[in-house]
Parts: sequence; C-alpha cells; structure tokens
Amino acid sequence: MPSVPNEDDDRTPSASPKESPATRTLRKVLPHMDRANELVEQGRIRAGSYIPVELAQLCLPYRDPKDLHFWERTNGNKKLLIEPALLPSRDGSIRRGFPFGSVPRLFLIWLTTEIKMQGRTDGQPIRVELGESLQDFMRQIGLTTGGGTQRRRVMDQLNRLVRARITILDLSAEGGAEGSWRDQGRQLSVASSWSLWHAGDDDDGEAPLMGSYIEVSPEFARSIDGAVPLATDVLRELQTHPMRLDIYCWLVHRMYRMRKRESRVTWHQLEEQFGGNYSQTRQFRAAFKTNLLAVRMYYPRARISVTKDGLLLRPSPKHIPQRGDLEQRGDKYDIARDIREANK
DNA sequence: TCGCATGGCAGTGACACGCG
DNA sequence: CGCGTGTCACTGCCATGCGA
Repeated sequence: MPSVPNEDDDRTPSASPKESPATRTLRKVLPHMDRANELVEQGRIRAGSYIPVELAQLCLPYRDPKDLHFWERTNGNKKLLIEPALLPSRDGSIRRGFPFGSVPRLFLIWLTTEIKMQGRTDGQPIRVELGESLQDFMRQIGLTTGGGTQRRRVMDQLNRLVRARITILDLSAEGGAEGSWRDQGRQLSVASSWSLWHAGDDDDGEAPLMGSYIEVSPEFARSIDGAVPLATDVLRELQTHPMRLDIYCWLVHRMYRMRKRESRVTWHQLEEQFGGNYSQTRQFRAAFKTNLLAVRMYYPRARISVTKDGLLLRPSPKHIPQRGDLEQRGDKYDIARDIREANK
C-alpha cells in the first residue's frame, strides 16, 4: 500500500491540522474513487467469487475477542455463534483463539468459490487443496505477498477458522405453552477434517502448504447453494477493511434478493449485525457511514439512503450484471451525494 | 442526545537484516 | 536467492471526555 508522505512531522496527533468531518470522510474514501470508477467503466464488476448466504448476512469478529467464551452477531431472526478454536502448539499445549479480521473472511470466500468451481453435487466429501504453496494460496485470496509475518498470520487464522465451532441459530422459532420454547439451529463449521502443514515444521522452509488440504463439512458444502456472487476485483480493493468486506457482501446480497418495494434497516439492527464493540451507537454510526461510502463507490447503482433512523434500501440493479441485464459501464459515482449523506 | 477532538491499542505493511 | 525475524510507521477500531 503506498503511504502518503506528510509535509510536517505529524507523528504527534495533536500537531495535525483541523479537519472538518466532511474532509475526514473524504480523506478516508477518496483513494477508492478512481479505482472504483475504473472497475465499473471497464466492466470488471463480474462474478469471480462467492460467499454463502448466511455469511453474507452475519459477521466474524474484526479484532481478536481474546478471552470471550463465544462470539455472537444477530441479523433479524438469525444469530451467528462462534466458539473459539482449540489450537495445538508444537509443544503439545493447547490455546484458544477466534478467527478474526480480513484473512478468514477472504478464505471463506475463496473456499466457497473453490467448491463452486468443483461443481460437486454427488454428496461425497469435498476435499479442497490449499495450493502449491502459501504464497500461491495468498495470491488466490487476494492477499499481497509479504514476508514471514504475513504467512504466519494467514496460517494462524486458517487454523482458527478451520477449528472454530460455528453455529447458526434460528430465533424465529415460536414459543410454546407454559413458557416452553423450541431451540432451532444448525452447525456451519467449515471442515470435517483437515491436514495443514505449519510453516515452522518445514525442514527446508519451502512450500509450507504443499499437501495441505481441507475436507469440507457437509453442512458448509450445503450452505453454498445459492451463494452470493461477488466481484473479485472489488474484494481485492476492500481486503484490508473487514467492515467494508462485510458491508459489501451484505449489500450485494440484500440487493440480490430484494423483492419488496423498499426496506428499512435501523441503526440498532445494523449495530447488532456489523458493530464491533462500540460503547455508543453514534460511534458505530460514524464508522459505518464512512465504510458504506467506500463500498458504494464499487456499487454505484445501489439505491440506498442513509436516514436518521438507519438505512432505506430500494430495489436496485444487481451488482453483478447477469445475462440480459443492461451493461453497467458508464455509471459514474456521485461522490457529492454520498458525502452529504454520510455527514447527515 | 449528539457531534467532535483526542488518544490508546492492536493489526497490518514495508523494509532491513541474517541465515542457509 | 528465498525465507524467517524483528522493527517501525501507518491505519482502523474503539474509548473517554467535553461542549452544543
């Protein structure tokens, strides 16, 4: 990522010049505008990746939840529950860890896409090879190749994701008489078995993922029916922002499935779905608006308005044009309109 | 109640260096 | 030459506190 040189020595935050909210929002999202317009202009918004519907609606942690016993997110009558992975160390000790950040999100998308490409529907176990090497794999999921730090992080997050217990609860189950109630849900854990080489265990330090594979759990394999199509080029642009990845997947899915004339989502609902652990709703609101602004640059035809109460969604052309849809080219992004809305 | 300023913490990327 | 490791700067998420 190119870093913008600063004229003054601004390592001391107090020395930074005063910025209006609009300027700050602009500074955060403007780098995306040219790139977004380029992708739309060149017709490069096309399906190349997929994500299961449940995971487009519910979010993994942005940061390490550390010692939490479980992680939960709610969207309408669906709840995502993640129990931490139990991670073996070389010395035989076990530690707990949640998958978090961009890596597991991108990996889930990559995995879903791989399964879809295999096109298997015979119900037999699906085995996904993780690539010739870790670098190869990282290129596939759009992570820039870096040094050993990056590779270790990816391996760590893969282990966390593969071993974590993921459950989708259905909260719509009606209550019975005398206070009785029904609990309904299903497992969505990623793998039923796996074989992962750890970089540190390699004798020569080469090709740490050679021979690594994941056998996809039947539940996860089933979840890719009707998976949401995403544009790989957009994912690459948003990859360093987990919240933007979540908003992008959710927005594409909502517009993909939208049947009603309009749909409203309150700030409370958005916070339950996307919010990290903000202590105040207004803090979440500010962060969400900025990130939504960045995402909308890649989906300029999404008819979405930010209101005092939340979001107002209207039926929109699909993000990924399908056969028969009109070409998206030529749709320029109206940044002025969205800056106004983001600062409402 | 809300917007805003400020700052801490943690994750991430770039880079230099050492090693085989 | 490729990989691992450590360091530093940058960035995003989030908290605290103040004033309108």
